[in-house]
Amino acid sequence: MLSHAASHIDSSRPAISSRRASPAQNPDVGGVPKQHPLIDAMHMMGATMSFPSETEIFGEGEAADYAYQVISGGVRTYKILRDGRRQVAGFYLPGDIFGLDFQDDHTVSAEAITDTKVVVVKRSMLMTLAGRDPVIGRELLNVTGSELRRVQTRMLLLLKSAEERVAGFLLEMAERASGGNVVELPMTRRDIADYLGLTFETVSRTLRGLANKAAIEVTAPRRIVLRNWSALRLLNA
Amino acid sequence: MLSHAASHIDSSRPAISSRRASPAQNPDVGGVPKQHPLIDAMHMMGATMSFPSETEIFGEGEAADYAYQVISGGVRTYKILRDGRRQVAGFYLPGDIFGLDFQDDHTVSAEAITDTKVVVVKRSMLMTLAGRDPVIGRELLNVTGSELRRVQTRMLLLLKSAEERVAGFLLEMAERASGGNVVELPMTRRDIADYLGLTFETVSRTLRGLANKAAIEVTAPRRIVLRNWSALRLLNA
DNA sequence: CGAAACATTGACAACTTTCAATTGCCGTGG
DNA sequence: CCACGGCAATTGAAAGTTGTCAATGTTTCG
Repeated sequence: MLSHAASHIDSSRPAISSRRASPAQNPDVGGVPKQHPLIDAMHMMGATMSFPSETEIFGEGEAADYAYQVISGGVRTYKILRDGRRQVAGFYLPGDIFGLDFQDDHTVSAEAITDTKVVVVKRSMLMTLAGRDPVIGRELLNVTGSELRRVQTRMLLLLKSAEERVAGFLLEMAERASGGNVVELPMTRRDIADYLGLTFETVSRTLRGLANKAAIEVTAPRRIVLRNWSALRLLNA
Repeated sequence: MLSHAASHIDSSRPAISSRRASPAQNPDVGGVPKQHPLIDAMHMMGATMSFPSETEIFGEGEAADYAYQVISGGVRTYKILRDGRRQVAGFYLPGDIFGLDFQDDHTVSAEAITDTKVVVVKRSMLMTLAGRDPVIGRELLNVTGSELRRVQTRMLLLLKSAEERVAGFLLEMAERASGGNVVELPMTRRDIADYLGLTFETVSRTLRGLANKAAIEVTAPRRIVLRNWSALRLLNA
């Protein structure tokens, strides 16, 4: 059994609002949801669990027995480096699948950023399913491929200047959360800094810099309005 | 048909010397090679092609119709940024599979670093095979998982200082090429710099610094001997 | 309302890049 | 065989960017 002291298993099965796990741009137009055997299977077989804000979902080095999908809230995965620095490996928003390490042990830790609901399913069961049903296997491959692309994109981001990194981060968040021009950040400046490999002071200064250029507007610390997408994309290229 | 002016299709089918594509630590002990359906399939169905040094294998934005495995030589994938900077996305050594983008178009360009032989196979055929044979599907998933881990490792590297990046790079190359303490670099300082997000001057200075600390020895510009692994690993965190 | 955490801002230090010059390596042709 | 030319690599000095340390302002939440 999972031993998450801070969590509890919900009896209800909330409908998922987004299906980001499959190739991103896939709006369910017309009200009739498309078939997503992998996600359907996860919801069929999995348990829904809740994690309060700032609680651990799994730790680095623990057995990677389960895979997760975010239902609501947000999750960050991270590593603590020997010198004490923290590297955020990724943020996961509703619809995203995480914990799918292809090793026996989790290579990162995972925490709820805010109060979060996830669906949990045995990884071995997913693998068995994938072995039986090529469609599910193919979907798993797609999910992994998406994750790979996302990591590669971020890797390329880390090669660039602070301004370019922050711009890229804002664009990524805007696309993933898709709230139009307004980006609601569920995470702190330090989270962002650890994600981008900067200090939180530099993140703060860079945001101000972008605001001074009229590329963005910081209406509240966690609420940023994108004013000039092309300027941001120029930095992204 | 592939339209690589600079390449030609070989009639011979050279035996592969390494099987890095499968979970890395998998030496074929006992002389009898293990079964690798994915690789076997690639060699069965694929054509062997040669690319002279510094020639393009595919370009960013081209249709991603083919997947490749390096037989001999070396390959780099990269992006050119609008401002002219080049970002090297990855190096591929014999045994490595590349071009497996999970999109319609290649997200990076690929070039032969030195004279290089590769096996080429239709990506759609791999996918069809994977749909029919869960074992191959599983292997594809493993290859992708390995790539994912490698990218994640490099991502962590990019957060660190120049010295730590260069040390990490040397360790990665030493492990992948596994020529004992001697690392033969097929790429230039500029390639390394573009891979690590540094300038070639910094790479050069850092190598000297490591040499001064007796951690390495630069016996020739492209030939580096690792003298003190634990010192390098300490930098690796 | 008040405390704690989060965020911003400034000054200075450290590291990396940029610009410039020099050295070393290697293949070609005399 | 050696000289030359071209590219890669090294090295130095100055400039720029980001990190560090410190102080202050702001939001959130009990």
